[in-house]
Amino acid sequence: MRKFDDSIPLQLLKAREVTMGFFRPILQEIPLTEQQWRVIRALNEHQELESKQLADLCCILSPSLTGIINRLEQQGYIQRRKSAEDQRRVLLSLTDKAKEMFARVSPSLEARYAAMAEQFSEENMQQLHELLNKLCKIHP
Amino acid sequence: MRKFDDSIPLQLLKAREVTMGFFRPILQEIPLTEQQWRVIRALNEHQELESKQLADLCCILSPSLTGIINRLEQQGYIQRRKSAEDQRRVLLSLTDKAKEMFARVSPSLEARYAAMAEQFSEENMQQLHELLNKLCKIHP
DNA sequence: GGCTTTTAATTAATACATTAATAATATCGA
DNA sequence: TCGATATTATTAATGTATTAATTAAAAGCC
Repeated sequence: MRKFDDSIPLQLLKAREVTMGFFRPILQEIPLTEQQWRVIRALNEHQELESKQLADLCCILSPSLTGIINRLEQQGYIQRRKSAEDQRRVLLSLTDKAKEMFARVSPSLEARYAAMAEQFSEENMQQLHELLNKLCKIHP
Repeated sequence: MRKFDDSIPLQLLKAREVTMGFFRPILQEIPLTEQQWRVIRALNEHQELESKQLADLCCILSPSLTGIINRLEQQGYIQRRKSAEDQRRVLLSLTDKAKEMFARVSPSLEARYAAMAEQFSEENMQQLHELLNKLCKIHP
């Protein structure tokens, strides 16, 4: 029988932990959580998004996102507005404060990412990227 | 600049979600959470473990593990005892009820794992396994 | 022995994950 | 047009993640 630490889900969890070790210290200083950064990062690319689109991009379930958005709104990083066409939809975007913060913090994180990629090697990085992409296409 | 969904940590998260999609339905029927199963699986291999060893194996932090163990103890799946040599240490092991449950559920999960491996291909599986192992060796 | 320093486990506080249920709006078909 | 159905976001309830602080026991030092 398969050994405990051969499990792919567990290996993915551990690997993720290792990679986050590169970024966590920087985020803690702001301070922002990992999930909050994911949301801000996504909004920085897409200007304005619906709650559901944002959840999909960030791989966060809607109920969790509601709380995350509330806290980011409290901190003045995000603004909500209701869609005119569909009153159910909430549209989200970054405040200027958030954009400034992003511009200030982003370079440090990119540097850490580069350091990680170098240590792992670009070749492994590319290979892993492709494998994970393939893995995401399977289904029960 | 790098695109949002190119981030390795996010890809690892998504990939993990996909793989867990194979197992979650089975665990829900017992019912057990993902983390509870990880703990039971580790104890099934090692008979008896200290809290800290278990935490390392399962990739769960000690404060989380305390709660998980409490709930598993309530459900009659785990028993605690104090180490005789070192009164600080707690030794954990499965009850007979847990062993029976493990024997009953394990085959279904192994079957799902095999289905996942087949769909992803054994070659990709092996390659991913090795890459993740390498990735876990890097550090900031 | 008494004292400081470690170490193991837990508690506390806040944030997020997960599933089910709800409220509000939108869509569709008779 | 109206009533059933579907969709979006949220709330509720429970479980886990994370960091800091605490408690209890052990190890090291004088």
